[in-house]
Amino acid sequence: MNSTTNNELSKTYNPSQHEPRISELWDKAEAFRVAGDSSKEPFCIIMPPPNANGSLHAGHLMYVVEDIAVRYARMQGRPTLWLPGTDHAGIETQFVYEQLLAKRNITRHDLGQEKFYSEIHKFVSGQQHNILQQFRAMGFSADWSKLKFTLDDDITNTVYDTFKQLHDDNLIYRGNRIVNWDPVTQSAYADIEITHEQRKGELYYIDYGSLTIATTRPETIFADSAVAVNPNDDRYLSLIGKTATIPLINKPVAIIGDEQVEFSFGSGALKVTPGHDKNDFEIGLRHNLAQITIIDLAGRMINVPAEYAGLTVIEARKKVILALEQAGKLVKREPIVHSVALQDRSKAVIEPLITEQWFMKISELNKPVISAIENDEIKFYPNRFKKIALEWLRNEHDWCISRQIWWGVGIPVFYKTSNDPDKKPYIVSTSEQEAKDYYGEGSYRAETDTFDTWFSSGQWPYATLLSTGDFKRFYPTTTMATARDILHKWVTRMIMFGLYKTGEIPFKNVYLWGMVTDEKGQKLSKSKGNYDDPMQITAKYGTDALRLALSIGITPGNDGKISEEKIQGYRNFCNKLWNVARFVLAKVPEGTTPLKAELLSPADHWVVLRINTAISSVSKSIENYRFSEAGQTIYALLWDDIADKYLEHSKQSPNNHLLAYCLDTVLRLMHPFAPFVTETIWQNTMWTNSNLITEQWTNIIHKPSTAKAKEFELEIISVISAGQKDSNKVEILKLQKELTAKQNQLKLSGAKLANKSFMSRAPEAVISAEKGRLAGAESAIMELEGKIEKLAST
RNA sequence: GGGUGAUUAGCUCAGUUGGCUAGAGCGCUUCGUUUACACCGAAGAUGUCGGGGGUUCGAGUCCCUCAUCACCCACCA
Repeated sequence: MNSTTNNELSKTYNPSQHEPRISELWDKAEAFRVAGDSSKEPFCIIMPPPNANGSLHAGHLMYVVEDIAVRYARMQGRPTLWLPGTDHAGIETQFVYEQLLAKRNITRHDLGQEKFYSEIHKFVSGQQHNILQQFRAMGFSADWSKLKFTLDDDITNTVYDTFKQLHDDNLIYRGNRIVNWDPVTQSAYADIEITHEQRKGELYYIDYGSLTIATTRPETIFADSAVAVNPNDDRYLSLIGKTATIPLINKPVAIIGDEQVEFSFGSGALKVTPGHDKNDFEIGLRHNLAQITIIDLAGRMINVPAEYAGLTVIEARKKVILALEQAGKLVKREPIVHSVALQDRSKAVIEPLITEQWFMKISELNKPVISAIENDEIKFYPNRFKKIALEWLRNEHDWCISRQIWWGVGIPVFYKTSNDPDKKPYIVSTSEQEAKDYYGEGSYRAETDTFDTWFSSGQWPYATLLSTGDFKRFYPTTTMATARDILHKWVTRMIMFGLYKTGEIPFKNVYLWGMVTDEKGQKLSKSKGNYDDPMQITAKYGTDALRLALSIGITPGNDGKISEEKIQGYRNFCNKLWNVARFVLAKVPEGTTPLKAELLSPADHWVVLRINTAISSVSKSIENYRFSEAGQTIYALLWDDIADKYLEHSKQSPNNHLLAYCLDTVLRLMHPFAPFVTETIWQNTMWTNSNLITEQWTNIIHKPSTAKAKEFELEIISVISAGQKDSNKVEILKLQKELTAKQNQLKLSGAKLANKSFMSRAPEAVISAEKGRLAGAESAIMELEGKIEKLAST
């Protein structure tokens, strides 16, 4: 492996010169495959599948923390699997592809569902390598040989099975209910796929004869089936049971009493439109009101007076307002800011419509999820998301799982098209033959709806592991690490499906990260112009620099800011490591080995003490998902302790084996964070032929003396001062400064120990630590005074 | 209307269960080009830890309250 000699190490580290070679090296060594000591606890992370059609974006950058955890586990010798996959990303990809079709002047309807599906499938398969290439370039050490796609046959079969099982368990039903309908993509969506935006609008007060109602949606008056007032509202009490009249069509409707109506909003009287409003739908159910539909799936008016038919909602609204005005029925209008529901992806305004959809009963299924989280069977990092997840799980309604999108996993159902009263209205099956056998030729049709993407990706952990044959060994997995904004959409669903299907939680830990933003806290996006392609950044500063910038100074659950300056700083850090390596490798002779290192000088004891402390601290930090803390510890160890102090010192009296040990250890510690530069250096050391990626994590092997280490600490001051051209005076000043500090310490500790309440209340350990500090200060003062005296006399 | 997070040096942020004299990077000041590194080294300055109360021997850390910002949830017609 040592193909290059030390002389070839350039003065600065040039990442793009080495990274491709290192990637190739890992590939050839099949270093990302599962190996390790089978007696050790397996470690597994299922990668959140990126959109197969997408490219690396800000959200994927945080996968770095997964890679750190994975590389650490691998170096611990644990059987380690990071299982990658890609997502068909239903609506998202369909949306992109339809825009491509639009350029060809066709719509998906011109192609038909089957053709459309196969075209996208081909398109996505061709695109997929883009993102995978970028992931590899980031150094993500997932086992790419096991890559899964959400539309792989074995994955979809698992999804079909689950659907059938849920159906058999009476947890799935089909029903006509009001849903979030997007007229643009023409599909229903679940509540959590909807975002709300505050928008300016107008509140219209309309004369309904016996009373005045207030609404923001005057165009829906044709679909009113009642007017509701609060039964405790004195103003309207006497009107309950009487009728009001819808203007323009002069249709009488009942005035009903319902607690849901707010006194203070508008006029206190509400027009009830069960067909086009979620609340009104509920009120309608309570009072058995008619559900009238006047808006079709494309968002156009139907079942209305001729002059409005075929208009869009917005057009109809204008026209209705005008007509009301002319009829003298518009009492007043006032500006209002209210929240408008939008589809996440298309940003289209949601039109609540009554349609027939598939629903999943959630509340029973959520119960074991809630108790698993309550009992900390699944731990959250940071912990606050435990509470948030529980809050959601307890309040969740039934889940609309059917989509009228074509790009997705089809719902395995066949419907009866005959009038045969002996046959069920539908059967759950993936086999057309079964439908034919049951209904008879020509008496059935296949469902065209597809599943909500999250219905299939919610099953991702066990579906993938079953498919790769790793289920037995790696399920439940160790950790799920993903973006905090899909905690609800995805993480809680995976737990729910996991517990339902396998009886076990899918993962033991949940690590959530926030958004990666620019230095101003703005979301990184191409449209905002603050998103430089990460591949450009890495070409300039190195992948390791980007990885370090993403792992240090960013804490779990919170947004993280990155900037060019920050990345540059870590580029410098990588270069520091590079030059430490150059120094060590040039200095130590052939035959030097880290394992032969012995502790000779106080400096040796000191540096090993620092290293030992760092090893245990870094290990502990990583195990507790505190990657930032771990990274900082390594940074300080390499730069402050090893480079600035120990290396400088060793220029006078080198301990070669120990120098090698320092480098060797810091490379191991740093590898999970900066895999490329560390592996590059590793390949150039003369004491090993292995690959760092599959090397063992470092262990504490030396027992340095604390007293000797302290000796060096005092020495540092004089060594450095001796190097300066100013002589005794400077040094005396420094020593005096130190002396003052120690004297202050003496006073402080003395006062503390004289404090009665401190002595009686503070725990033993704290008191003895304080005493130690006092004694330390005392002896230091004597020593310093002696030194100063000595220097002053020369 | 409910909830969560943030508020610490000029800037960007760390600070695990309360316990050394509150830290880092960048920036700034002064000095230095000694063959690992100017993508560098040495020395240095800068903080009533958002305001106000409280608990405690001890609070950046716990409790109450107020303020500002960000995000999330909810059925504001």
